[in-house]
Amino acid sequence: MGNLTTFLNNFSEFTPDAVNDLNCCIVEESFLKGDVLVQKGRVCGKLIYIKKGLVKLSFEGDYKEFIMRFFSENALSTVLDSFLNQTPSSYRIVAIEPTEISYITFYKIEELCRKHHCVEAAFRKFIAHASTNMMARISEMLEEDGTQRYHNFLKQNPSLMQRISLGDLASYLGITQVSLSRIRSKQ
Amino acid sequence: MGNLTTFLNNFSEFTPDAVNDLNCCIVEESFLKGDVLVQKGRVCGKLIYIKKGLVKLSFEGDYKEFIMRFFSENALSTVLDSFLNQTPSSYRIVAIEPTEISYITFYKIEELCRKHHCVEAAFRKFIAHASTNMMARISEMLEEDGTQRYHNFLKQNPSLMQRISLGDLASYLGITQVSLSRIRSKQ
DNA sequence: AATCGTTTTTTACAAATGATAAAAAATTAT
DNA sequence: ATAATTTTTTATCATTTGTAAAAAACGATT
Repeated sequence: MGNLTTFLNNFSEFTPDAVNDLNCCIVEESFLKGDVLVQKGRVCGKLIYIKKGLVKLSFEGDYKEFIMRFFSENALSTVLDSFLNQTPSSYRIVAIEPTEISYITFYKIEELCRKHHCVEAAFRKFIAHASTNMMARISEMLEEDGTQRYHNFLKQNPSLMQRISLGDLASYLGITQVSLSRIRSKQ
Repeated sequence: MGNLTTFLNNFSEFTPDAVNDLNCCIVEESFLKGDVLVQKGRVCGKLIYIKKGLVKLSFEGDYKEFIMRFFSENALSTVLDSFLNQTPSSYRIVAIEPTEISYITFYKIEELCRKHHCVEAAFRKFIAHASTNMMARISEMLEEDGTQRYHNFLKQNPSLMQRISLGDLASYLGITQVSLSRIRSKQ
């Protein structure tokens, strides 16, 4: 099982000092399926490393939920805009499996960024990485239809397929459950 | 007509020293309609302030172009992931009107971020702002259909409507030209 | 093993969207 | 001013997608 420090360390080589300081700031927490890690309307003050389990970043539409992204083992999850701006989140993060996380707060990260250049570099790479993901998601939504997006997801996240419900996957893909069931039945 | 420095200054109050240093780094450039500001495959090394004109951030699909976002007067434009990672861009920036810009390079920004805390704060707010925009775009693509997205765009960018061609707007909205023409004719 | 509740799949129908072609309008160049 | 090009509109048809409701499959609990 990985941890937050080694995950960030992959972005930028840490000094032993930085590793130490980081490890001291990390808090562990566990959630049951359905638990809310970050509430809508609250500032997302945490950078969340998923040790075990699966969560969704989502928001409530008029009648149904829409899912921005899933985060599973060994991923860093946060409501990026709320975290960076320290403003109330329009989105929420919900566990869809029993989930174990470790997190560090925005303020601790800021502190360590000021103290250790290597932490700042890693944090910036994380943001850059998240930007790449968001741009890729936008372009995929523009360029590809539901069927293609489904197959992309299948290729890129084969192991998640058995863990995500039809409804949640359809909500992520931006299509209806019925549509997704039709896509699946066509091979 | 605004400029890059005063634009960034809105994000975080600059010291006179920082204003000076920034102004020294700024380069001016002009483009004709159709000119490419940032090429696909090249690293986007510039943070581009649009003084006058209109550009599109786009990419080439198999048969047609898809538009991620428009940037007009008084906007900061860049290929965010390429800029932050300093990796080749999958996207390009093209002028769709005669356009005047001022820009600062990635390296100069980095230098000034190290030197002036206020510049670093402004730059971070810019990134946070861009994140908000990208998340909003993803959620809009999930939640709303072409008709609703058209009306949102109309409300948020009334002045751009006469300046963007039907094809470009359709490409941004993720629908066909014909569909957009139908939407327009329905009131 | 039987039941309840949930999730997934299927079906039928209606509405929206895309593809294509062609005409009309607007813009640009000569 | 005219021709050439581009952009926008209109129409038709095929396909896709959504809605609603029912059926089937799956899991948890008793």
